[in-house]
Amino acid sequence: MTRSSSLPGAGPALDEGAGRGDGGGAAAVRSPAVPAPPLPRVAARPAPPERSERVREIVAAGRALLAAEGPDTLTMRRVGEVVGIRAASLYKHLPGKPALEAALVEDALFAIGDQLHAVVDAASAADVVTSLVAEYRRFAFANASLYRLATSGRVDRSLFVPGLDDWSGEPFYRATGDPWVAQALFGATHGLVVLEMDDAFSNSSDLGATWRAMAAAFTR
Amino acid sequence: MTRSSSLPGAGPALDEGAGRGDGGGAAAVRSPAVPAPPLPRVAARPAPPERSERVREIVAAGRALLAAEGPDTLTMRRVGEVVGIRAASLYKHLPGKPALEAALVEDALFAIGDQLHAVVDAASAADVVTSLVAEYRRFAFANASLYRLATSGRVDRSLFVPGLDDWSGEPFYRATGDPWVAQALFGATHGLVVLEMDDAFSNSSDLGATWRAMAAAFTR
DNA sequence: CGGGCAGGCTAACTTTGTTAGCCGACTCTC
DNA sequence: GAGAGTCGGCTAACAAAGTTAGCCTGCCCG
Repeated sequence: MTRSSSLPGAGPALDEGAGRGDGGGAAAVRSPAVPAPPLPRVAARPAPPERSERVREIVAAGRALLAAEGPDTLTMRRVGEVVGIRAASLYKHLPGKPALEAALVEDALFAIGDQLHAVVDAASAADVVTSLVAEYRRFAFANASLYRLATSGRVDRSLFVPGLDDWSGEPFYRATGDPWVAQALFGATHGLVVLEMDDAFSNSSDLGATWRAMAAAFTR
Repeated sequence: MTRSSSLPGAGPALDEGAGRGDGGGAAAVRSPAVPAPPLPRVAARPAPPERSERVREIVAAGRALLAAEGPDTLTMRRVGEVVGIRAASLYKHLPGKPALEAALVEDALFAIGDQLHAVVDAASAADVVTSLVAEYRRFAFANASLYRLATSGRVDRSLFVPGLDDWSGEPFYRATGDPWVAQALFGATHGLVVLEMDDAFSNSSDLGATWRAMAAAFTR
């Protein structure tokens, strides 16, 4: 709950800070409830991609820009400005803007994966789904522009380090115990986040109730 | 299943053609089930926005471009080309590209609203949710670029004719009978569509099972 | 000491949305 | 019927975006 990765200033909070999840033990069931306890971790956390110091600076600059001023200001010229070099020089380090965006999303997946795995580690069987979904929501809104970018459909996921998608999505499987329900829950959570961001729920209704309804639908 | 609004050629299929849903196709099961029947329509279908002939041509051209060649080709110059005038002349009819995008999304909301209301009209209590979700999914994939645009978060919904959001979302309320569950189901459906489009489910798993799991979660 | 390369720079190109200003044709009024 | 005005096209141009080409400087290594 403490880590804030949308710091306006700068600093690779997502990138570096997420080096290792708190790890702890796997599943720690507290309540002697009926539902099955969260499953242990299986998918291995992929090794973070190799990046030169400069590239890390560039990605950090992009993240800072995104967080501080929104998606429109994520331009090669602005990024170069933050790093202290000209936009053209960025191409000595990255093949282009799509690669920068992919790197940003890659970092975000590492960060949210760590957060969600940790939440599942700590949750009881009775409230895994609720906790997981709450953390997902919190993270998405704490990194709104990044989240938007990640789900814009323009990012080439093949640029990610292998296994990242699987690993970062695994918490949903661990929480539900069923691959299809996990995907459905993942989709539902994502969908609610996007709709909330879009302010598609024009009526100022109680969004907490909506989220509770969703969690309830997925809690056996 | 028959109407195709992503016709590569041109023609205002969504705009004009969707005045009335096909109504027929969906839901066939007539089981005497326990769950409450779908609620009646309440929200009024808003009056379509006033548009000059030229504006309708422009919007149709944009829709055709989007369907035929994807989002990247939706440029003012290309749209003008299809219409037969220069890009600059488009500004005699529309204030800018955002207005064109809003008009495209507006039409899409009318079209999907008609489809979904029709499906709910025809569905039995036992399969409303399944039918509704199936039709939503079908529509989204038949108009993928348009769907992407609509949910990109860049579209200014205040440009829509008033009441459109409420009316087009009402089928989810009619199907579930509860506003919060409706929003949750809406979000879940949307989320699954987006994830499926993004190919986020890398494992070639049975997506039908995922959709069934989702529908099951929201079927009392 | 000299070659190569890593990494900066300027200049420039292309494509995008958009604005300014011109002009022909149609319509409406006196 | 003649003038005025508007509608809707046009060309030219601009700014901002991503990107490429080509130059130059300094460092490292043989």
